[in-house]
Amino acid sequence: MSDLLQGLNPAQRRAVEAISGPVLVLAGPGSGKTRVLTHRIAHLIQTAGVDPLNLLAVTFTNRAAREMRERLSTLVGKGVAMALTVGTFHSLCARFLRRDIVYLERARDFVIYDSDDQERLIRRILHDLNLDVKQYQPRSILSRISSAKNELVSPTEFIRLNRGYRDEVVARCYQRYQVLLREANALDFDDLLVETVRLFEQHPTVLAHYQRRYHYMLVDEYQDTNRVQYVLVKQLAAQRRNLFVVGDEDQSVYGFRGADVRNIRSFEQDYPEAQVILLEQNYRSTQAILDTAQAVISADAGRKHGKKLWTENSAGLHVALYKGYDQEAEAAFVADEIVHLVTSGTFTMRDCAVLYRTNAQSRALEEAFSRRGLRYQIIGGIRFWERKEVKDVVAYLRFAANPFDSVSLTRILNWPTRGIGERTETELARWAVQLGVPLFQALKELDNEQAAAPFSARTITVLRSFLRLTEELAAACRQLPLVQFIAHLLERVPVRESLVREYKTNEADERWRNVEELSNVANRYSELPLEEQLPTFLEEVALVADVDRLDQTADAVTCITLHQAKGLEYPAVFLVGLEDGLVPHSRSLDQRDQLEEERRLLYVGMTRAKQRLYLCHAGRRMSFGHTATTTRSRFLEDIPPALIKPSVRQRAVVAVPQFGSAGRNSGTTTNREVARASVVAVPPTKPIAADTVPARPQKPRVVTFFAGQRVAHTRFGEGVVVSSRLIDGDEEVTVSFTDRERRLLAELANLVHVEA
DNA sequence: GACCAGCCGTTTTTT
DNA sequence: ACGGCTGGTC
Repeated sequence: MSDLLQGLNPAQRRAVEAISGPVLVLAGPGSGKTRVLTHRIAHLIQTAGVDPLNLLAVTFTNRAAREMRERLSTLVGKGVAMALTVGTFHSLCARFLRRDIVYLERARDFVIYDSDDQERLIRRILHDLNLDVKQYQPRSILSRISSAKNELVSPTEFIRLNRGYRDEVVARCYQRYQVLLREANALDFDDLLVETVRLFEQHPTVLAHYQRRYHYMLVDEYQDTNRVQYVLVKQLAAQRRNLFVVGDEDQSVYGFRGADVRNIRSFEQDYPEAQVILLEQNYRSTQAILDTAQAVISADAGRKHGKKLWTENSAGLHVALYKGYDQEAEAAFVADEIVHLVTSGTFTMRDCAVLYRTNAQSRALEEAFSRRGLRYQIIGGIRFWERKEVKDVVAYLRFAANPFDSVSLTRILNWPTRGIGERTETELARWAVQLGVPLFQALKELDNEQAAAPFSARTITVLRSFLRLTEELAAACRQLPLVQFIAHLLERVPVRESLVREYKTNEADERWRNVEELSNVANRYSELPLEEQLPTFLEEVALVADVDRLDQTADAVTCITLHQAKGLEYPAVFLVGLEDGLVPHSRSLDQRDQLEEERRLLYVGMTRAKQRLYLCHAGRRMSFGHTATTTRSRFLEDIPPALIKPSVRQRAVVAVPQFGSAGRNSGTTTNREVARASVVAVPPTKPIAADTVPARPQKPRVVTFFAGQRVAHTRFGEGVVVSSRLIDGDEEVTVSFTDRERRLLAELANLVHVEA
């Protein structure tokens, strides 16, 4: 049992051994926190004699949950590891709700709506409310609804809080949205958490059951919890207070989805008896990488208590800085450098990762890699489950499992096309509203001869035959194992024919392969009892993240967003697109908190690297079909030049060695490409003393904008100043633009006074 | 209802 | 630059 503590430093040991009570572990990147979490669980089981059934662990991704289970299997045995409850907040809540939801009719078979389903629902609502979809973008309404839910604000409360006409529209949508979700027996992502909190609030016996069951609760990446998750943790840990949270405020990068660093910052107030453990030793990166990352994060103005990371690792090579002529040169550099790293025998392809801010950036890389025959895997982008053909087939499965699911019903109503057009769909929807029943119920009324269905005889025939099909499928899905049911479905519904009709041969083939892949995934559920196969499958479809599908054993370069890279590590890391507008992203430029989050994102990216780190940017970049010159990321200016070394590696001029056969164009490098190669070494823009971070310029102490002034912003156009105030020496101006009010930082937003 | 041409928005990040 | 959508026509 003592081998669990072997090789741990004193701080890690204290974290592992802390038996009871609240514990806050502030852990820097590469400090072995995953190891600490796993070993602590093993320690609780083996040394403290805690039954694994009494342990609840919350991870950030399902992949992390799976890895924790695997590590635990080797430490304490597979059976024990399987007994542990571990998962993401979302999957755990889904599980709790399936078991215990007691106040919603039919609730146990609820489906989970993803963002695409949510958007369809909002569109329908806007349509019903006679509102223009262009003017009120469904995405923006959904994001308002989502933040309301994350703050546990109900539609009723939202209406009470409402400010201005726009929020009134959101409020009406929110209210109707919830009604329709319940009618469809569906929960969206946020509902999974919100409904669990409500379940616990309204049914103390249910909460008490979980409080009794889970003696110890552990939460990873606590800095990324939002309000609902915070409340949930509080509820579950209220009795025994054996709450162990691990996090790092420097790695908080999910503010946009409601994550609130205050949760981790106020842990000691919430649990005054808490033990606080700092893990500052880094085991992952070389000194050079760590120093460079520290230079970037130290300049974060909003940091509460900065950790002083240190490492016993060797100094390693300088962090490399590369400037490409454009994004293609940048991608070419990355590809050639990877070829170099691999051929020189230092690294394998699976050791290399390319990290970027937006998924769209993966395209240039993809081209550069496939041209050289480099194997790569791109995580994210167009997700498997979001492909239209996959979603369409899944819609049949969801509808068979839950006929109240109106979104799925409208999705399959005329797919494959069967002569039910938009006209008929609108009529059907209107009729359902008139009868006050879900869509499916209205459809069923067609069998009732007395009902005055507002359709032509021909339409009624078509609808009835669709109704027969769905009834038949609903019956079959209860009798057949999932894989057989899918086969049956594909027999009854001419999916392949439809794909062939809709797309060109190649594309139709590829889409059909995706549909077949669906059956392969379904096969994983064959072991489960028949009635659990379909629901479990559908839940995975909704909750499994892209990064969960990452294959770390594949001999291929990984291309991934900075966000998804959190928690991962690679011997060689390339950060691309380090330009103002990407990192920090242009949407984050105007607000201090968002800007700081971008800085932390860069920090997260840099600290993924174990041995080699490349910081890349391009002098010109094409976006939206236009090429524009760029400025390198302002965050790079915070790195003392002595720490980074411009990389001047020339592109391979001779034949490039071939690596397997990824992509279509795996082949030779042409002369044209070599001619285009352009390597520019960038001198540091301003001299900075090597060992100090530059002092920030003195902030203004007075406001320079006043209510009523007309101002112009490069992106938002003209607006009127509502108010202006100083926050920490920053002037925050609230401006009413034509679309909405925005809070901007005067220093950053580049506001220009305009004559009235 | 199917088909085609031109148009428009896309790119923040995700469970 | 590209794919998806709209609105026109058959």
